Order: sequence, then C-alpha cells, then structure tokens
Amino acid sequence: MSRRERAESELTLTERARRRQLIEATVELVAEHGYAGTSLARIAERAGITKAAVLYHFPSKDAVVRAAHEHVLTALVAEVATAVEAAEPARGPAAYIRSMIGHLREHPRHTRMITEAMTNDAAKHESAERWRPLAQILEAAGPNPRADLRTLAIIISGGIDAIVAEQLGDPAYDTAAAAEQLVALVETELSS
Amino acid sequence: MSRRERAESELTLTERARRRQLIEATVELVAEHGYAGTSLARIAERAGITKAAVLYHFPSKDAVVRAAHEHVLTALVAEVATAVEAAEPARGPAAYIRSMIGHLREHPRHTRMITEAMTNDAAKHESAERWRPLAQILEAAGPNPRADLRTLAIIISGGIDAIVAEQLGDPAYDTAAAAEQLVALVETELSS
DNA sequence: GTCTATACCCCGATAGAC
DNA sequence: GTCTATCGGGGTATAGAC
Repeated sequence: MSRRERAESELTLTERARRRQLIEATVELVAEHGYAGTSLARIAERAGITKAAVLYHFPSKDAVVRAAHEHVLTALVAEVATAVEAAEPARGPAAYIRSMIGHLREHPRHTRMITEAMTNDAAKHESAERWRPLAQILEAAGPNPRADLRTLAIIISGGIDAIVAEQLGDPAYDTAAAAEQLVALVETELSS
Repeated sequence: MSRRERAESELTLTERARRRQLIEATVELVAEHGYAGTSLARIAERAGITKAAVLYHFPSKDAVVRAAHEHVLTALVAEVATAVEAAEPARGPAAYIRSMIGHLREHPRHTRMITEAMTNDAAKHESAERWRPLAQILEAAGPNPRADLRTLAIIISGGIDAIVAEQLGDPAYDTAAAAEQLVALVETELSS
C-alpha cells in the first residue's frame, strides 16, 4: 500500500536488528507452516517478544510477511541479474532459467516463502513485473519471428514455478535436469 | 483424509440440496474473496443458515472448501477427458491444452477456486495426479526421444496455470492465442 | 434428521501503562 | 521499546430444540 516511511539509514541500531530478526523468524515459519499457519504470536515467540511488540516494529502482520518476502526476493533477483548480465545475450534465457532454478534449489526455505507470497493477496505484484524482464531478455537473445514474447515469458515463468514446486513435494526430483530440458525447449523455440 | 462415508444415493434429499447449495455459495465466495476471505459465517449467511448448521453438513470449513474444489475440478476433468478422447492420439496434447485453457476462460469463477485450492494446504493433491495423465497423453502422441515426459508434463501444466493466472489479472489477455502458442511449442518439441 | 444457541480458544489489532 | 488488557471475528465443539 504505502512506501517505506523512513529510509534504512534513519532506523535505530536495535530497530534494524529487531527487523532483521523478525524477518528471519518469519521466513522460517512461513517455510515450515505456510502463510496461514504463521501467526503473530509464533513470530513473536521465536523472537522472544510479544505480539504487540512485533506490531510496534511493523504496522501489521501483512507488513511483516511482505518485508520477509521482499528480503528473499531481493536476493533472488540479484543473483539472477548477475548471471544474466555475465552471459552473452544469446544465452541470456538459459542463464535466467538455470540461475533461478538453481537459486531456489539451494534455498528451499526461500522457495516456500516466495510461492506462498505469490498467492496471498499481498501479491499485488503486477504479474507484468515478472514477465517483462524475461521478455526483454528473450528479445535481446535475438529476433524471434513466431512467438509473442509476453506469452513466451509467461509460459517459461510458469514452467519454472512448476519445476520448483515439484521439488517441494518430491525432494528427489532432479530440478537441474528439468532446468536443462526447459532450456532446450526454449532454445529450440527461439531458433524456430 | 478419510473417504466419503456414505454413498451419494444414501443421502437425504434435503441433505443433497443443502450440500449443493453450500458448494455453490462457496465457489462464488472463494472466487470473489479468495480462500482466506471466505469464512463459515459468510457461507452460512449466503445459504440462509448458521455457521453450526454448515458444520452439520460438513465436518469442517476445509471440508466445505475441498468439496467445492472437487465439484469444480470434476467438471474440468470431464471436459478435458472428452476433448482428448475425441482427438486422434497425435493431437492429444493439443486437445488437452486447448480444452483446459478454454474451459477455464469460460468459467472464471471456477478458475479462482482451482488456483486458490492449489496453494492452500488442503492441496494434499499429490502433484503426480496432475502430471501423470498428461504424461500419458504425451506418450500416446508418439515416440519422443529427447524429453523426460514427467518434466515436459510439469512444464506444460505450469505454462497453462501461468496463462490462466495472467488472464485473471488482465482480462484483456488473449488466452486462446496463448494456448495456440503453447500448442506450437509442444508440438515442435515432440517432433524434435 | 435438521438445525439454533452458546461457549471456547486463537487470531490480528488497538489503547494505554510502565 | 515493550508490556498487559481488551476487542471483534474467526473456526470448532457440544447441548439440545424441533
């Protein structure tokens, strides 16, 4: 709803420590019990304070969860961006797919946090924020006569989500191999 | 958790009418307000009875929502199965994609109900129930040297979900065109 | 067999004391 | 900055009216 009221630099030291502590507790709890199973009381308990104290540092439960979501998303976006920029444009889509699936495989708790956040209405994230960067990467990879890049980006994102979700339910599922298969599918399409 | 205790035929007339009424009310409410925004009190209010009366017909709120979810899913599965069986095996994947996206476009309320159910823990649906039938359709479509069919099925399902979700956020999005693009992608892959 | 009334406990949030 | 107290509302369980 509203932007961050104060800049990070204006926060007290203890304030920043508390926020970080609460965010970490929230990421763990959402990973373990999902959004609905994560109550203010549990977050407070894990941080050693009371419900009301949590609501002193954040205006609402949704704000806590949103902060935790952003924390985790920032790390993901940074890693994917680095990987894509390090690749030559033609391999951008492959770098995007591999780094995103790889990051989520290495941070399963973050994964649950992100998937939970996508569904709960806090996800006022315009879906465009998800597909537009990928569509640009696809465009930079070269001319593509056949596909609408928005739809292709949406399909790829959905495929990534489904692969990652599959591993959540079946830890033995080989997401690296799945990533390679998705990469092959996309590169075939881009050169068709 | 447990199977249906009594067969449909053993239910009272009023019981069946009430269940249907409650399921319809729940589908509408979940479509309008999401799972979290759908309370027993609202379901009861829309049906003209009290919370406790709802819990006479169903053992819990989750059971009501699960019944509503199954109701909607049954219609989807039936339509898709009919379309796939009517197609020659080689066009099975195309029929699957087109009929599923088409059905969800024509029943937006069902769509919200299904996507909400997928995330909330009531989704004890082994994901295998989703990808295995599609993997069989892919297998029946012909020999496929390159792709692991489980992963291909997972990617296709994710793509379908993402396309349908996109339309929920942007009603102007052309899901029919997106379906054709996904069909083309899959058929290219299957003939590679 | 169908339903109402009631009561319980947990949740998110607010007010105000320390 | 953190607490207790309290509120409205949620899901659930039971007693008992009809």
